[in-house]
This record gives sequence, C-alpha cells and structure tokens, in this order.
Amino acid sequence: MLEIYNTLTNQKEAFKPLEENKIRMYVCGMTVYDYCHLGHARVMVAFDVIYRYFLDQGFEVSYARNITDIDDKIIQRAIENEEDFNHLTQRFIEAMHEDENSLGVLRPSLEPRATDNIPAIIKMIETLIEKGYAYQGSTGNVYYDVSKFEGYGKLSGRNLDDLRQGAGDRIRIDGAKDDPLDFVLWKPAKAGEPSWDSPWKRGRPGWHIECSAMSTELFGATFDIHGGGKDLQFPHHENEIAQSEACTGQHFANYWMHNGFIRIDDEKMSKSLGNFFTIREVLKHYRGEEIRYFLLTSQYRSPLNYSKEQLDRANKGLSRLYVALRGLPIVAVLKNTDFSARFHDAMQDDFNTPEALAVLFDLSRATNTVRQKEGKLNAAPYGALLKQLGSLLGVLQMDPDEWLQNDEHHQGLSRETIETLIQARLTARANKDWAQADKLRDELTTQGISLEDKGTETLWRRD
RNA sequence: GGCUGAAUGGCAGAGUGGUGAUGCAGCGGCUUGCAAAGCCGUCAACCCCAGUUCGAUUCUGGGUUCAGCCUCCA
Repeated sequence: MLEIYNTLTNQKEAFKPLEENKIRMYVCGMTVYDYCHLGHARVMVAFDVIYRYFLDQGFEVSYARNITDIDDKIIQRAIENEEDFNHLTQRFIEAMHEDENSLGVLRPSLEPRATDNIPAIIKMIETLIEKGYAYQGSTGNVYYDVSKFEGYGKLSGRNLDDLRQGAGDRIRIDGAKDDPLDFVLWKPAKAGEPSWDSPWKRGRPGWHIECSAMSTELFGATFDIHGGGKDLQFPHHENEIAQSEACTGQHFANYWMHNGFIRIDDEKMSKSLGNFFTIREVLKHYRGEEIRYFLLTSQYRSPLNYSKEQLDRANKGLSRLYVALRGLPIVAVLKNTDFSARFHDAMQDDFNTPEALAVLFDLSRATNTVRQKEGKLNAAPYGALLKQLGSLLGVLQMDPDEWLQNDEHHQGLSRETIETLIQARLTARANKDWAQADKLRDELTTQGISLEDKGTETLWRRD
C-alpha cells in the first residue's frame, strides 16, 4: 500500500486517488527570470521520481507543473536587460528544459503558463469578489480578504492572530489593504509594464492566483496531489487553498507534498542568500546522472547538504552499480525476487529513495556474486532487474562502458591513445615483460585511467 | 515571540521496542604476475536527563543544539 506524507495533516496517509487508476498532480514550478539552481533540480527530480513511480504502478497520471512567466522580478529583470519580457521568459524556459534533459527528468504532461490563462484568472477573481472574499483597494489593487476565509492557516499550522503577531513590523502596512495579511490578486500596471485588460484597472495577476486558477481549470475543484518546495507552504500554498476553496466551495487538493531544501554549509540555498549553484554550473564538473543520484541519496522531505564530496561519492556509487552491469548480455528480468519486493516497499513508504538505492546495491552484490560463481549468463537476469529498478529512479540507463569511460568531463588522453597503450601493454604482458606492462599502466594511471585485466582482455575506465 | 521539522558510526544517510541498513573511507583475507574491479570477513553509532517496559536508538515527558517558515524563494 502506497503511503504519502501529507503536509496538510502532518502524517503519512494511505494514498487513494479520487478516481481509481487516475492521478491528477499539480506541482509549483519555476518563475522564469534566471537559470535554475540545485533547489529547482530537487523539485524536478523529486516529483519526476514520483511521476515515474505512479506510471510504473499503472496509473494514468496528469502531471502539471506550471511556469510563472509574469511577475515583478521578471519585469524588473527585463528592464535591467533592456529585453522584451516575453523574450526573457522564453529564453529561460528553454534553458530550464535543457537542464531537465540533463538530469533525466521526464517532461510533465502539462506545463501551463500564467500568461496563457489570464481569462481563467480574471474569472476566478470575479467570483471571489462576488462571493465577498475579495475587494478592490483605494490604489486599484484587488485584494483577498483573509479574515473571510475560515480555514486560513490550516496548511501551515497557523491562525490569523499568530500571523498578525508574528508579522510584527515585517509586513508593511499598506493603506489600501483592510488587513496587512490580505494579499494581492490583481495589480494595476505602471506605464510600459506588461498588462492585460480586466474589469478593474489594466494590469497583471498576483502571484498566488495563477496556480489556483490553472489547477482548477485543468483538474477541477478537487484533485489528488499538490506539490512544491517546502518554502511554498506558506504563504503561497496557504493562499492557494484560500482562493480555490472560497471560489469553488469545495475541498482543494487532497494530498500536499513538500520537498526539503538543498543546503550549503547547513544553510538553505536560496537566491536571496546568494549561496546558490545553478544546475548548469554544476554540470560543468559533474554529469546529470551524478547530480540526480546525489538528490536521491536523501528522502525528498529531508534537507540535503550540497558539497563536492557528495557529488564525488555519487560518482563512485554509480560506478559501482554500472560495474555490476558491465558486459552482461541483455536478457529477461529476474522475476518475483525479494529485491523487487524490498524496492517497492521502500518506494511505497513515501518514496524512500535512499532505502531503494540500498536495495540496488544489494542487488548489484548479488549480480557480482552470481557472475563470479556461475558466469555472465546466469548473472544477466539480475543485471536486467537492476537496470529495470534503476529506471524507476531514472538512473542506470546508459551503456555501462560509455558511463565508466566518461567522455564528458575529461581533458586527458583520447580513447584512441588509451586503446593503443592498452594494446602495447597486452603485448608486454603476453611476453611477461612486467616492467614494461607496469610502466604503461602507470602512465595511464597518472592520466586518471584505471585498468582492469579480465583474462585476455583489459577493461578501462576514467576515475 | 508563534509554528514546523531534525539530532544515528570517520563522512553521507535509512530504519527498527530485543539479531543485517546501504554507500564512501579504514582494516584482514580470497582473487591477480603485481594491481584494479569484484567477493568474503571486520571495526564502528543511535544529543542529554527522567519515565513506561523483562528490554528503548526506536514510545512518553523535560532539556540542549541545529535548520526552516512567519518577507521574494523550489
């Protein structure tokens, strides 16, 4: 039975979709005014694994991950760059898709964009005004009146009094608002800013409303899963609930899933702290699959510290798994094993990927043992299972030799030179000229090439 | 101040009321011309103080420390 930790109730719950066999999942995606960093990579990969697992379990999955392509920061960045805002957002959407490809992330089934859904947004704001949940302030902004919504704070475990008290002087008292906690639904445009016609002033939507409008538009008033980074729990998701439930009068998402942060030196990685690494920066030194593996070494809700050492370990861990697969013929998968059972138990326990990876290592050991004792042919079904389970995590799908010989990041010897040196060494070995053979091997070792003698042939890999 | 969540071996990171995580690193062996890889074995942990229990790292209470949210953030 699949259990998911639900942030709404702060406990693991048995997962039951609204419609049998069908899952509707909405995840808050990127605001596209800059390159994605590792924090974004974590959301992408975490929900990608969840998506893959649901698909593997035979569900029909509608997975929507929105793109916020209009907001204050986008406008500001466009002005700084002297660039049309559509051009800016298009650039970073393309960059995002490149990053996703590098990480082996499947494209969500839907990628709704805020600017494509302005009519749905306006419609929802109108309904909120009609129902008395929203009002237009003196400056022309349309605000959501949090005091009208009874359940405000239920996702983040707060109440209005706590919030008002905790806010202190951090929240500016905007004269146009009835309550400092009210948030903006529609914002009038300044001259030259991107804007849309509306029943109010010409302007643009506030940040939270797009997700309410688009998820409701795509999935209806109630759907199965709503996800995103932990930092969106408040206020973004809290506000989404307020907007959607006030508008439709129905329960919004059933399961809320929030992934933990990436940290640098035990501190949250974030744009405001300036301590972030973009995905493409890290890709200069490590491969996408290494980054992906690194992200899977901790459960998605736990914090995860980024360091070079961790990425190096990811490389070693993956090498161990790929070594087990190396040279095995392609055959049918081993059936009904304890390994699959344990793997699925781990995944069904709120997507426990570290535990699932542990199973892959046990399985690789079994593969190696069988290979040593009974030969390649008998080991192959184990390898096939290893690769199949790996596919659920989005790893181990490359050709093992290609992975181990890693042509992506080296500045050393070419393949041709390596092969030539290996041939020369094989000749020396055949003549039992160990001094010459060792000299050639040392030469390769200093270039970061490890050799493995297997009978009459020699395998090599880059460290 | 309010609200969350954490504290596990040298490092990373799961999990459990009583024996195994797993990976990296270390140590011994098998294997190898010697290595590498692999296999076998091995070392080693559960923040502190009470309580519940035959037994607690795991449950309860208190404490300490850390991280996050309460302001844009994945």
